[in-house]
Amino acid sequence: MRLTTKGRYAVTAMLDLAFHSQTKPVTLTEIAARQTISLSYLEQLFARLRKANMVKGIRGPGGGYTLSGSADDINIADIIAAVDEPIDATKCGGEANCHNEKACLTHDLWMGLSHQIKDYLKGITLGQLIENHRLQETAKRQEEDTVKVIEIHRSSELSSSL
Amino acid sequence: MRLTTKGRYAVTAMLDLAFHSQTKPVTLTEIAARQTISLSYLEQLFARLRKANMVKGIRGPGGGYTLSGSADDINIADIIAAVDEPIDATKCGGEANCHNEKACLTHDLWMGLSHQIKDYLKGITLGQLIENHRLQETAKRQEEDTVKVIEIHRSSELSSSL
DNA sequence: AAATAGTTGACTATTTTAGTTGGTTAAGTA
DNA sequence: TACTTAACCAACTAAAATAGTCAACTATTT
Repeated sequence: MRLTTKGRYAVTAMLDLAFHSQTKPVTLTEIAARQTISLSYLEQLFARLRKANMVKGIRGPGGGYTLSGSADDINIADIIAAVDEPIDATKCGGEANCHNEKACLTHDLWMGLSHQIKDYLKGITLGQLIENHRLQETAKRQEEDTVKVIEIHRSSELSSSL
Repeated sequence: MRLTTKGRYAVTAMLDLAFHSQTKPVTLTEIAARQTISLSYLEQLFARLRKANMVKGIRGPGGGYTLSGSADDINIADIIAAVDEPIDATKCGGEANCHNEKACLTHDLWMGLSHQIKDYLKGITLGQLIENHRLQETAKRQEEDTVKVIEIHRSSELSSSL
């Protein structure tokens, strides 16, 4: 599981799509403008996302892209895996008994870690990220409201003390 | 938090070091041979690891590298952060109110995710990885032993049934 | 003094990332 | 039917990151 800017672009674009394609398809031109990613790079990324069956392309006027399924069913690991081709980090080609035992020991350790990370990202969906964000926003707004209430309270104290 | 082959090299090399520097310093030449990484590339990586105070270099014959501290105190996130310079993915430079609100929304979401991943990797130490591996090896060996016992049991059943 | 091994810096090749150009094809709309 | 929109496609280019090379120098041990 690699984690590069390419993957970030893909996840960002997918988040944008999840946000805006609720009512109608979203064009890549819109996403390109909002996320400041070049249109043609988005095209490349979405070609892969489409092949991975994560998005659906609708041609013609009023067309664009929508998610293939629910935002709750699309996880981060799959998005990243879809855009960057899986370069197998094995070196010993997955053979259980490559002659260089010591290399394979640490290689084994890395694979274990890599697997852990992948599982972790598999557990996070677009829907979850959006929901988390919404909750945080709400919490922040309530906090702000509380501050305002205190301020009002104070100003009323002040005015009453006049 | 980026996760590239460079980071993998660094983690792999550090794991190798944690394994072999128990008794004496380990030379980069040894690590290069075991992990099939070029010596000079390792030098570049270890220059950064040393600056980040994660390893100690000992010059002269019998010299090499050792971990600065315990393998239990060195986490994966720090190793990766040490080798790849932190390109800030913000674009809006961390300003809370960049005019492109929509871009910042998804940007915000990505940063949240990125933070989660970093925290996750901060929780994993070299010591843990090695210990995990040791346990799995033991478990595998015991499983093999169990299989053998069953086989012996079966063969004795077989012989007793004769 | 000689050998070992880290330290440093400049330089090069390869690969990946990101973007560009210039098309075609499918689907709506006038 | 002609026009427009926007997906789809492929070849090419520029820039950056990755990986490796080379050569000189310094500290330490034998």
